[in-house]
Amino acid sequence: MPEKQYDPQAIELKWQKIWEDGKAYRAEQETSRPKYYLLEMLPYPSGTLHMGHVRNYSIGDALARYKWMRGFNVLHPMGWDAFGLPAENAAIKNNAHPREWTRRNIAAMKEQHRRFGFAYDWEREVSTCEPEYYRWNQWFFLKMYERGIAYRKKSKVNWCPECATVLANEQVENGCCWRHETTQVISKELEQWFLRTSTYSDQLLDDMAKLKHWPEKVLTMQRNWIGRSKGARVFFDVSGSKSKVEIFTTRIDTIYGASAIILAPEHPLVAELASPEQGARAREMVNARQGADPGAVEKDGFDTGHKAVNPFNKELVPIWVGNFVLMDYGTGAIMAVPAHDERDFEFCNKYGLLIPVVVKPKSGDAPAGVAFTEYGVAVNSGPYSGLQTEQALERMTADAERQGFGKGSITYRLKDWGVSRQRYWGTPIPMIHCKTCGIVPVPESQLPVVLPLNVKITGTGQSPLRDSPEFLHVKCPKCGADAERETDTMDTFVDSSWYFFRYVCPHDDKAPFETADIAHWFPIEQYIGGIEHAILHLIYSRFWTKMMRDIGALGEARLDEPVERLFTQGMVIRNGAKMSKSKGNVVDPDKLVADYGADTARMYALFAAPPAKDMEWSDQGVEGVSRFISRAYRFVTRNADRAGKASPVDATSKVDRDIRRKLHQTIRKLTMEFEERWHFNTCIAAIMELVNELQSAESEVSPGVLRETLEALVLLMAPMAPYVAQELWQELGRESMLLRETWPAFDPALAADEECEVVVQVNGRPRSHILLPPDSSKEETEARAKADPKIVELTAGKKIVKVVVIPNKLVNVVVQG
RNA sequence: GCGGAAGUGGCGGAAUGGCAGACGCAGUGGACUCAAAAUCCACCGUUCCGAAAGAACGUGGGGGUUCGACUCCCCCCUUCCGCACCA
Repeated sequence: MPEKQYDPQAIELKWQKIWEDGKAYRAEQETSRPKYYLLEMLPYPSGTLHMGHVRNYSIGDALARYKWMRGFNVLHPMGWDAFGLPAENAAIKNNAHPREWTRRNIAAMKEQHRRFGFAYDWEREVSTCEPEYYRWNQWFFLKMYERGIAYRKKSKVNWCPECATVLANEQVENGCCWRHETTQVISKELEQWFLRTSTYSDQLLDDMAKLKHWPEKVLTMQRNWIGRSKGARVFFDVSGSKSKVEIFTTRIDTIYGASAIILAPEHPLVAELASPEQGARAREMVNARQGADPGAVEKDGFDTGHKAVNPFNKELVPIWVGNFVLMDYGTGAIMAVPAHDERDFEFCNKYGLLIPVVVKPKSGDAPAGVAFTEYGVAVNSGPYSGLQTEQALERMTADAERQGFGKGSITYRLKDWGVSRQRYWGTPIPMIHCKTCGIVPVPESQLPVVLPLNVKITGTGQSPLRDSPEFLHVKCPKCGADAERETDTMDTFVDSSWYFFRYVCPHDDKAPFETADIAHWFPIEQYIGGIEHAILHLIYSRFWTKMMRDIGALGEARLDEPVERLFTQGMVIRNGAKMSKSKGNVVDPDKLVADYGADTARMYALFAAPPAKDMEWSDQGVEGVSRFISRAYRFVTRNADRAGKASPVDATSKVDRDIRRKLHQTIRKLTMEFEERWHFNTCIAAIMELVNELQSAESEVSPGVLRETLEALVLLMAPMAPYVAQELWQELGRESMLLRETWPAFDPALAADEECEVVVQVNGRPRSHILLPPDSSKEETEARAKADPKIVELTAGKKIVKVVVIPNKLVNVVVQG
């Protein structure tokens, strides 16, 4: 048969239709095969896929297809993180309704997904902006409210003037909005809904021990984010007042060295103790700190003139206000121990406060002119002098507790999750405000509280839902009087905290999911996504799972953690910068597919770098992959007939044996990579080598070996270039779907080398090669190496000190003189 | 400042203590062609008058362990990422 020219468009559209019509990717819930839940992070439907998505999904899809071929029952779903601000911004800009805008984008992106041939079970598609999904956000919210996990409090919030909404602490970066990197976040006091993530701090921390297959980097980031810190709280009386100041310290052992109490400028006591001028100065400090780079702000403060009593030695210390003390960490007040804390040292040094030394190094002297912050031995600390820091901490905490002026305490950086957003395009919080009954939850039977569609989005201040009378006005479920609905909507991180549970039962209208089905599919064997979600999404998801377990929603599934293995892929870089619209260095996936086909795009995404590393985009690199696929295609099509007529393998010639060995080595290599290392770039390189070698042997290889090799080649290509692989499978006269075929097995005997090329070194420098039968003995190997003429020449007249022999690999002759 | 990852030809990268540079890109020469594209073949780290034979050098820099180090250990430099006054 003459070779055919590779026409990716024709091939890919043909198989896309056949696969979709045949529902090839449907996950069946049955037990005859082991299940494998493979999840990739769901995209925000911005309108088009970007190359970061393509890379993420190409990695996931290769794995999904491999697992399928290994006989797993693969659950591989996809959905849309469809609520959020861009839809509202687009609505203002284009006068399109957020729902229409979002649905259009989803349709467009789904089309891209399909064109790429990603093997998703689209029957399980989840779109978080649809009532059938978000009603369960509301349902969970009610359950949490019942149990006090969801609550309302007045709180200072981070307000982004650009978004005109509240941001979670996690959404503030360097004092600016995470979306608007140059917009300073301001502080505002509002009634807000919160979820008690903080009560899960310890569990979130401790259960990390179960996340054995998560990247250490992610766990470290989460650990730092939770920020568990063990210390003590101590009360200082304010001299001449009934008030007390509570401070938090991790170094109560240094309390004899406290030379001041320093309050955060927002501290309530400031209003009580400070003069009006001082109060104004404190407010200035708060404003000045807003949005400033913490490292760059000079320490600033003032003495209130009041004194506090150190409960340990009854000494009076001045009470200061300092701009470097944080109100929302610990108690908002500290004891300054300048001799043993760098920040306190800087502050006290500036203002000429005392710097008493109360800890000495265990040996030697503390360096002069800086704070000695390490553990050592207590000095000048009354009855505790002479104690090692570890014991002093313990004893002084116990004593403070016994005498009632302090106690051991653990402080976390992690705060409760503020979920209120003054926004339209999100899940309505299912609560009602009644003048007589107060806050009343919407009865479960009335869910979902549907987001009204006829709302004008103006982008000004308050929640657009307040402008929808039909939505706003409601009868109180308790007393029947006129009442108002809550108009805040939920943070969209709520949606993504549990979407992967919904995939299991996407159309269930009785419950968020059936617990038996959760028990069947969970945990997720593999989750793949970007490192940028290491903290927020992945902590919230972990919290949500524990919360669902605790409210009984998981039933017999009783999960502590949803995700067994996490993989974070690198970014896509072009011209030295992350691909992004603002940098103007994006590659349009549609154009790529139109020019080269989906297989080339997918394969290049895997070929350019190992998945965990950033990958550099190169248009010429794409060309190279395209050339390879085309070459392989032509090779198989022009040899299909010859291979097709072949009888079983009749490998006798050296060429045949060489080809078979290369084939089985390639299968071994790819199997190892898919199972363990995921360096798909080297898989593709290995396939290229196989094709290169096959092509060199084209005229000599026997039909039987040719057939075996071509069939295996096509199977090996299937996870990474599924369309062309399927087409070539058909060219080889096979009708089955590759997804249902079995991944080829390698024969170790066939993969073994016939001869080993052993390197012979003299003093560690390679000088010669010898060919030996595999597994030759050490003695034999050494003798042959020493007999090599080159080695004889180089070692002549010298003393052989040592000979290192690594069978099948290497001999190193060490000589002297 | 703290934590993490990384640094290998002109470029992307390969090599899990054993021949550094697989595979691809770019480049050079050749075949095919009227010509070009495509394709195929060959060459392709640097230096040594240097094509071949041969040799030296070479994985950010310096030291160490080892018969042998891109790989392990120590120190330093650079880049990127995360956190950042967390008491």
